[in-house]
Amino acid sequence: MTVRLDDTDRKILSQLQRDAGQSLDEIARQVGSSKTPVWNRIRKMRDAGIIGQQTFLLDAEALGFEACFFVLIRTSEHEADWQAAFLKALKERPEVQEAHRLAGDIDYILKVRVKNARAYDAFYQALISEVKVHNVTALLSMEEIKSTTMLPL
Amino acid sequence: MTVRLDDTDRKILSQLQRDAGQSLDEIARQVGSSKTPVWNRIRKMRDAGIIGQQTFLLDAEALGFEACFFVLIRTSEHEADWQAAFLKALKERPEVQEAHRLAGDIDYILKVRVKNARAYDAFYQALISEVKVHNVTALLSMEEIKSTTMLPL
DNA sequence: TATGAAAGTTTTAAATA
DNA sequence: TATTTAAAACTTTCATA
Repeated sequence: MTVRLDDTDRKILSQLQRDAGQSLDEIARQVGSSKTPVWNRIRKMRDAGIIGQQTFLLDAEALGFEACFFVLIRTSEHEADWQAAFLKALKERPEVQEAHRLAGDIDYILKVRVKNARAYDAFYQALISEVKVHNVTALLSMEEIKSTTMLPL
Repeated sequence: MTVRLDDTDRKILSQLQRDAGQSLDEIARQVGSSKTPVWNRIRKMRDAGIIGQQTFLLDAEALGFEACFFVLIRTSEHEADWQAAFLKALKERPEVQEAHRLAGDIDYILKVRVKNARAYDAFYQALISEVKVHNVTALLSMEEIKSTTMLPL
């Protein structure tokens, strides 16, 4: 499962992140190699799971997703059953774009993208009816200053 | 700049999000249309900026980015100059994957991905030396439960 | 919207360093 | 073992019906 990556691999990944629509020839040129070796490296990294989903990033605002909330959650429940139910709820809800379990005082943070504040409320009501949470704080985004999936390789 | 989208457009976007590597023929089949109309719709949506970057999502952990922090920032500065400098700093730093200006008590939230805690500290020191911030709280992610760029169209 | 054809791309296989 | 060459299958792109 673990693949050791060299400089060329990292350059390839960098190109794939930057523009997944480039041809192999172009990538090969950019990294100073040629088609087949690049193709073999890509396949290896794909098989190893280093390279994941190929996607187009869409403009959320233009598609009517005008509200984005960061939700801070504290819970008193720490049992396995509760946690399993909570995680399942998060994974099933498509509004939840990110969910992290945290160290410290706050237990979870979510990033939730919805059409409007009413849709957020519907999400919130559904969530707390499914699982018991102790304290929820919603931070409303006024402006997306930056949003990228790029890793600085 | 605004394009009205119909059901077929939304189905196409949905497919493009799900798998940007599919052929036009395949997308056409999935949305119940044929190559040319699908191609024309995609081009229109691309030109309108609804369809953005085509990318591969990479496995951050496998690539050694083992620490992810959500950073809550309060500032006493609300002048235009300060804000411009702050935004510039965020946009320039590749560790910052997300940055939002918030409504309410907390002014900004960042998502910061780094190799380790030391790299976070280096980021933090650099940031506060560049711009004055009143209060910073870092939330450390212990587990990425969910992470997606998909919008529920 | 459909057809089709030219140009370009991916993928595999064989040959070579 | 890794790279180059070669070639078949497939895809994109665009003109025309």
